[in-house]
Amino acid sequence: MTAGRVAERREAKVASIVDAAWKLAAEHGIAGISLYALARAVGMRQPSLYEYFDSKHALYDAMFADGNRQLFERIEAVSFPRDPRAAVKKYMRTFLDFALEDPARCELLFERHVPGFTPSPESYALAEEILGRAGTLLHEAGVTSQGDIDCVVAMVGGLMAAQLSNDPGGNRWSRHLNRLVDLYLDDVITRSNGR
Amino acid sequence: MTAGRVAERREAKVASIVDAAWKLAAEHGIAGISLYALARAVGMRQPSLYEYFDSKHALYDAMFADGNRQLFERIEAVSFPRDPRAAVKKYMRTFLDFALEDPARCELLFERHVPGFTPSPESYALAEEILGRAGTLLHEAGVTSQGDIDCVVAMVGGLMAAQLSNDPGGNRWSRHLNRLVDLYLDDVITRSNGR
DNA sequence: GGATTGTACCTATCAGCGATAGGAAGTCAA
DNA sequence: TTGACTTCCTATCGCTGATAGGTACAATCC
Repeated sequence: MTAGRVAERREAKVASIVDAAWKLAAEHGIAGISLYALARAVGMRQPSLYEYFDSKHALYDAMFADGNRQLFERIEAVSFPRDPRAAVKKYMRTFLDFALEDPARCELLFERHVPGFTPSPESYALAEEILGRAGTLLHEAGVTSQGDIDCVVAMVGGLMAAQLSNDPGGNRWSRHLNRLVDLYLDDVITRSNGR
Repeated sequence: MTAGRVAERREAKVASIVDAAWKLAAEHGIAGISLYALARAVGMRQPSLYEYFDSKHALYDAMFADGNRQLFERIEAVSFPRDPRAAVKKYMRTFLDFALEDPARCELLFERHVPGFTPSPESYALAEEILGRAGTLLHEAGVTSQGDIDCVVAMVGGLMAAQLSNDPGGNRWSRHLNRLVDLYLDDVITRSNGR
């Protein structure tokens, strides 16, 4: 099953378009990407983009998958401590740092800033994989109930959203991450001992 | 300073347009409002709307102010317990219920789902008033540092966002509100006793 | 190696959007 | 009654995403 020169060239072109789209998104916001400007950025006319993406939403879907792949690779490159609680903290910190370093990417991946966009099941699978790893680490740290996992997810997401809307580039909210995780994990343990 | 029949009629018209806009927003999402459809809904042609709003963003600004006024009135109608902690919980519950009962309104007021929109200072003042009351109640409950107030705000916002994106209409996240508030307030007290 | 098929791009054009220009009625006040 | 203001209209603009149809080039097949 050789890739073929055609498919290879095509994939490279798709990747270069997605890269250019990220740059435009950083400049004008994720919803501010214009297909005209994007095409010009990669040396094309606007209709030629439809050779690579069936619609603008398909482009967003490719960016969604690409962003999650970036996060996945970032996580893969991190070595997590043995201690489950420390591992949870490092995982969440990795996630939060990644989310905060590119607002436009964050808007697409974790907030829902593109009006009609919903990721395709294939693209969403990677996101679920990443969320699943968080669940596994939390499980090892003693957080076994779905409700508790939900709470941690909501807390981290809340820190991310507040940080990004109210103090982008700063750490007014993100600095509380470790303490909040500790607080919640302690409570889970207390509750499990109590019964 | 009589209102004048003209100004009165005008205000009524503005209000009816904003009401129609909320209905369209509930149907097509906050970003899915079309000025053409909105004008038709109030028996006008699209350019006539510009008699009442200088731009679409001005309409969103009026809706933002209107939504915050709705929340303010909702809060005003609630009688809060003497006990500071119970008051905080009821305040947050009132807020969360309000936010979750209309996703489109929530998108405009608390998430940032309208690409280029930022509320005007005048409209934002009401939102700050509402946030300020939360701060006051938290203060009375022993939460005095800005960092701790930030954390509670982030947690409630996190629950809201997670609830709305992953289980709209349900209570998978919102049911944890009281417990999370208790958990955090207990921790604040513990910390203040420790030093 | 020439014919055939598919790839990759183009120009021209469409319908939808928010926004503006300019004009025609209707309403109000001197 | 007259003049100014209010309210709405039609026509049109520029921009957006999307489609139609055509052309040059590359890859593949006989």
